[in-house]
Amino acid sequence: MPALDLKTKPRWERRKDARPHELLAAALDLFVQRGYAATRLDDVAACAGVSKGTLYLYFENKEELFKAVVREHLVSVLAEAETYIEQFTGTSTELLRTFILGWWERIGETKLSGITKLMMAESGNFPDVARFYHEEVISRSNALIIRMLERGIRNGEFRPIDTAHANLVIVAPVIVLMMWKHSFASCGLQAISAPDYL
Amino acid sequence: MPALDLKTKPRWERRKDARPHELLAAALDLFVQRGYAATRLDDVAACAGVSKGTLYLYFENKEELFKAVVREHLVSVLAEAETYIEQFTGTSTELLRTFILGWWERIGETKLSGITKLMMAESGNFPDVARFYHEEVISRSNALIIRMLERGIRNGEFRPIDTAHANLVIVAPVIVLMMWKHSFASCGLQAISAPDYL
DNA sequence: TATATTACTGACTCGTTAGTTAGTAATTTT
DNA sequence: AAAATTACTAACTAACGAGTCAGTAATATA
Repeated sequence: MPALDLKTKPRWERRKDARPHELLAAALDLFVQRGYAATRLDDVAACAGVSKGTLYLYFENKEELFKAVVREHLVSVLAEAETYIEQFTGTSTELLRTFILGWWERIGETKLSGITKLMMAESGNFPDVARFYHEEVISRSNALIIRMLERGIRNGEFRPIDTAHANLVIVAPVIVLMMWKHSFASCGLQAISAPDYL
Repeated sequence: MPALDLKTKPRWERRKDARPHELLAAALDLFVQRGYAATRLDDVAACAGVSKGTLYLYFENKEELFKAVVREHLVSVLAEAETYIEQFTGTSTELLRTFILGWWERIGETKLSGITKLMMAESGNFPDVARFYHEEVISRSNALIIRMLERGIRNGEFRPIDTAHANLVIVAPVIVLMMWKHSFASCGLQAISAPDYL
């Protein structure tokens, strides 16, 4: 015969402000771990300690949840980089180097690189998500790099090369490193020393 | 009032021998195009011009269908390579070069490279398939390369290096090329000249 | 303490797809 | 030409997951 217990915690709490962040953190983990299609929203909710209904209070649908993850974790880093580049006063060579290393530090070697892998793996099946990602992440980071290259060319530091191609050459090894991390590295093979390589 | 028409083709034909190959070809196309999870068996069947029921006459389930695709298209190439290496009489350097170029020609630049990409993308979600692929493809091709390296070391052509590491160094660029093909190349960027690169 | 508000739940619908099977029509055998 | 065989179909079940919503319990307000 259960007495009513006034001291135990309530079955749930109202935490309107904290929920979105907790849901986004859970979503990031699961998207990285399982990919976009294979991530169940029930699991995301459970992982954030709420029910699926609550998830839908804060995010319209799966696609918007994913976009929010990308905005919270990738676009914000890009925005930060934009202001950093704007106010940088050293040489363009130095700028480019710190940019690349900063990229690796904040994205490459964190779980965020899993989002890149996810997009490479599944973009073909989700054209809307792919378009969003291309506009919000890929083309913006390309624009950043090209702007840095142009800066270097303008002040005579770099030769006047084709910036679009040079961009690709710069980006490729970073992407390769990220893919490596999420395929072979997870099979127990030795990791590549990232800073050395870059 | 439809007269019965004795001249039109029958609604379907019995073609016991041809079905498996046609189904495997359809399955390869769709697996490469959409990935493992997103490929529907109804579509595979339709693409091969039969109903899903027929597919199940020839393959036990989705996983066995996929394994059959891998066996038919990848394992067979490996087996061919094994006998080629066995009876090769030239230098080990030459052997290694023709092996790598042959690999690119028969797998890398064909749609078979899509299977590699698929496995990198989805192996985490399908451990049984991953194990099969590792045993039947990855470890066998590793063994092949290591055998070639040992041959070269034995007859003094190569320095006595760590063959497992050397193997990775050899394999990495090929895999990178394949990934490139299935990600950026499909976004309309310029392809890398494969033979040059290798 | 009583009443109003709303963050949250959990059971629901609906669409989708792997896998099954009763039945049908093409072919072979007699 | 009739009977027997079997390759094939199509409609089915079962399970799963995205998205919905009527109801509930935690909190704010009076």
